[in-house]
Amino acid sequence: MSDTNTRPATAVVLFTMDRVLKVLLVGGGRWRLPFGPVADGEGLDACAKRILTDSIRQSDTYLEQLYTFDGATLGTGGAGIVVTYYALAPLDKVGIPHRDSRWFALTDAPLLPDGHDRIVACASDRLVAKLAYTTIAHQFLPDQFTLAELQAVYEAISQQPLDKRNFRRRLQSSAHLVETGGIRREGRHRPARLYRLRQPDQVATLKQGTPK
Amino acid sequence: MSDTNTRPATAVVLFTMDRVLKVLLVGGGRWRLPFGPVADGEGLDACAKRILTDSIRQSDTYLEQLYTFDGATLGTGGAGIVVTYYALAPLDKVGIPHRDSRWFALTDAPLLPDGHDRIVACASDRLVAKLAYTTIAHQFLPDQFTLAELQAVYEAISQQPLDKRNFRRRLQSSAHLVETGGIRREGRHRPARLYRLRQPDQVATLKQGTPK
DNA sequence: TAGCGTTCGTGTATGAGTGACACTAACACC
DNA sequence: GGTGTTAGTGTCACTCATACACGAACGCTA
Repeated sequence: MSDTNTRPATAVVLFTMDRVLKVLLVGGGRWRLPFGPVADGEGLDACAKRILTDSIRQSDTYLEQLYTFDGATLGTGGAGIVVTYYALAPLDKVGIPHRDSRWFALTDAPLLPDGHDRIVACASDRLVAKLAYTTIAHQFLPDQFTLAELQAVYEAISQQPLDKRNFRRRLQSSAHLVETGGIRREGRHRPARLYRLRQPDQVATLKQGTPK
Repeated sequence: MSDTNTRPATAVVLFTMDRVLKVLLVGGGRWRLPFGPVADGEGLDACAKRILTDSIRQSDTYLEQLYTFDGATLGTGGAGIVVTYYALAPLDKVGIPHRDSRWFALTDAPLLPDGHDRIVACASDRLVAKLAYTTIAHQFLPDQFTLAELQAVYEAISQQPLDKRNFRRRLQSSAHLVETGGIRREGRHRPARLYRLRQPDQVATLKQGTPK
């Protein structure tokens, strides 16, 4: 008989952006989220970070707590609680996944056991929501990026095409972007200007018009 | 030496609206949030509900998970994790608090131990944020209400005065309100029309214009 | 019953922001 | 120098947000 004294665990939904949104799954054959019990004396955030480095080499990613589930909700039959996190990393940072882990496009990930499907859906919803009022999209890009790259991230997450001129106008008037002065040549066409975040180390909340 | 095997607990921030936003604290003298360990085989939501009914008679309130803290973050010295919730109830529903619990205006609540201050602040932030894009404010009102009452709730939570006409226009065009046809006489002045939510049993999310 | 005090309920004009839309600029390559 | 490809730019129409003032409906009282 399982009781709530079971050691709590954390699960991490790690997203990256490779043309489309992808999620990291582990466990070859029986795919699931990176997952593990919290160690003695370990903080929750620290645990999530540890689990992350166990799957990819990089741990310096955006990491945020998502939701806490009990066994009954996840359908695992009443075992201990699971504190879930989601993490975002640019593709060039995550490198090659460890051992038996793999990237799956969100749209064609396999069915996951133990309610992990639900956790992924929850993380995906959060990501879409935060896209609209924070600078979270930049977590998928390197320090310097072009506006076309940024727009591609927005389009991939929101799953809808955006108007180029309106997108640029909105972002440029948000005061979060700074032109670096650098340009990127790529292919035989006009080079793109490079931008960076004014405050690269934080996910800023955009002032959303409080209706009066 | 405490380890993470310590039984998880839940804490609940219960708000009500009595002219101003108030929060329920327990423990006379050494005030803190309603709080307790999760029982064997008990779900997290169920635990939060149980803790709520232990402080007030009513358990049929809006209840939502807030965040999960570890002991180190709360400053309790590394004991088990705390899954926090917040709850909202109209004043006429909560009745007289049990035993040694009391309502405190959010602005003059005492200092709370064990990081409970932080939990209250977190809940308050969430509440303010959700005010803008959900129908959460209605959880503080009875089924039928006047627009003036609703406006008072919005003003109390957002802590800023709202223009009466703009407020009414916005709410009435949101398609969430239905005029009941009833009126309320109160004092020697023109009676107010009564409204109710179109879907009273759910907190609806308002479509927030996704910028394109 | 006429007047007063109080809250309820309503419209408009102005400015800001959003959405739709098409062409020139700059480069690499041939 | 011509071609192919992506980068970068402006305007107009419309919707939405904001600011703002007065008549309506009632209870009370003189």
